[in-house]
Amino acid sequence: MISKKAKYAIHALVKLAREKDKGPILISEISKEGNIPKKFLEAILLDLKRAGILNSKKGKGGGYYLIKDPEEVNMADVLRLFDGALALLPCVTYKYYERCEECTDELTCGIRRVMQQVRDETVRILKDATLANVLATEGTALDNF
Amino acid sequence: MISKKAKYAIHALVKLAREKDKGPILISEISKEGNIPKKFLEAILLDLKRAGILNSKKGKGGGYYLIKDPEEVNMADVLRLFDGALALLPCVTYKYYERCEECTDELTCGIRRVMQQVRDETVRILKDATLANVLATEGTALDNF
DNA sequence: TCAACAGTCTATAATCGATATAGATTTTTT
DNA sequence: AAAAAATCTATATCGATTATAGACTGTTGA
Repeated sequence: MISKKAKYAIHALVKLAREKDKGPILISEISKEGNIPKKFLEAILLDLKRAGILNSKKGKGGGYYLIKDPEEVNMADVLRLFDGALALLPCVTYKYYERCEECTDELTCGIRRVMQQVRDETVRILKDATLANVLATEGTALDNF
Repeated sequence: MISKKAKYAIHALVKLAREKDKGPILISEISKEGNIPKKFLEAILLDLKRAGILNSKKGKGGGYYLIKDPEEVNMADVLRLFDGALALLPCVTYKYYERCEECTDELTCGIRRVMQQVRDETVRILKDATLANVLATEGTALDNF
């Protein structure tokens, strides 16, 4: 499960991408619309600003807005920003690598191999899921149920 | 990331499957070999016993042993047993379903669709990763690095 | 039948991170 | 100057994860 922080971040990003033309959007608007605690959301949006995805404007007519192209922002990066590694085990991550105490030989570990596969598929799908892609599929019904 | 509990459980199961012929194996042996806190491991093995995967024998010559066929025990079931849902969002789980507060229409939600895909792939890979399969690939070097 | 062995049960502790809230401050606009 | 809105600092809460201790039960073999 991803954290609420990450979930709120994704929700906010999708909204900001969807309403890209409307100019800056208020924290309070995003907060109300998504039932997201305002103060909590503030911190999240600041993180996204520091990450270079959003920018903000103070004072009247201010708010947050997307500065990256919706095709350049993908779910993998956003999840990594808030929740750290995407992998199920530390031994199959790049940035958060940690050796398993239980493991005798990592290169031939059967468990690691499975987790490696899961990670690869997960990253592939999430990298492909850009804000642009998410918006594009929005509103159309699912093929398989 | 999966919990240590789940990681320890998988490690113990793989060991028990690997040494299936040797008869009951001591908690203390699994604990030492894997640097797993003994008391913590006890609880884990009990859970696996309650789940019908292992059985145990008390007294001298006792210990834990696999009672399910190694082909019948897969990583998806084990992870679900200890960590709950495999999905990244509550709205794409079966047993732990919960509606997202932020979501207006779940059926057409673009975020949900992506998470659905990740879940499907993850479940597919983990279901396929039985103890038998994990053991079979063990010891052979990886193709891609 | 007793002693050693090894798993089982109950209870509790220590941490730690995720989630959330409050209030003062800074910047911008009108 | 006043209002609007984001930013900063700090604190609180809560629950789950991880771990430990000790008493108890059942089994084996001498």
